[in-house]
Amino acid sequence: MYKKKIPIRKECGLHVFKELLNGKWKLMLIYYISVGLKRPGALQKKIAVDRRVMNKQLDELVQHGFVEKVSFDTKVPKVEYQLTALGNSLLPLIISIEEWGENNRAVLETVLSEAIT
Amino acid sequence: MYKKKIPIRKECGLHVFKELLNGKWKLMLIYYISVGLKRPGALQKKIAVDRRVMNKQLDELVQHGFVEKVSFDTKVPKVEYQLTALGNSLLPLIISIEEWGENNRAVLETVLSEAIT
DNA sequence: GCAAGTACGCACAAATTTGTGCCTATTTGC
DNA sequence: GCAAATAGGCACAAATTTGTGCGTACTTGC
Repeated sequence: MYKKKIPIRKECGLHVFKELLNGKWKLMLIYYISVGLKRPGALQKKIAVDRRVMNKQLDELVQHGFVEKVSFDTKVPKVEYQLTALGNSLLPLIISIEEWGENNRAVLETVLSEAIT
Repeated sequence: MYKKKIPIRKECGLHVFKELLNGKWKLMLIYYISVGLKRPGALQKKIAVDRRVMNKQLDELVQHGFVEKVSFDTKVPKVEYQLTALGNSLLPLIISIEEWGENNRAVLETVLSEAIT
């Protein structure tokens, strides 16, 4: 993993959150795992991103204690992910964010289109 | 501003939120403005980051409609920021995130220290 | 006059995150 | 045998974000 050169800010909850959950797909992954998409294959179909990118995000979520990875040693290898208590504690937040986004979708999409950024 | 090469995902509220508020200092800026730190100087003392970095984040917040910038054309130039309705609509979310971070600070700090990331 | 405070800005460097090229191995189903 | 699905990996390229070097201009207070 990438070794940070700039010290991590921990002084407020916002930073702590951001530091751990900044990944482009992390919140989505947690959400989809929570609704029952436990298999890598299923998750990948949902979020439509390269397998290795998704894996990296999942690995970090595991390392950071939001998700557990269960490997079944069957003939055809099989993996399942499930949320830890910490991961579950994020769900209300994720849902709030998602709702905020949907409630303001009209305005926000306009902004996104206009912005040069 | 930076012209994106990878298309922006808008399909879910999480992405929309992330796209606009991903900046390292954005949520903090919105929060501090909401509690009355309207002047750039005051904000800068709080978040302790280079002026130009902060300005860039503020400019984007203005462009995206979360914050309004008011310039007073006095002899000594003066600037004040204030939240728009859209910016205000984020406050509950920001507070929830902040609380989540603080509530789980013990665990999360451990994770942050251990993680090589 | 001059330090300190206000504010603004370009261009570039550095850090960080995200994505891709190319490889390995096993089993199931045709 | 061979395609497709399972899962894993290294090394690097590309994209994106964050931070810095250096410069401008004005006003107030000593």
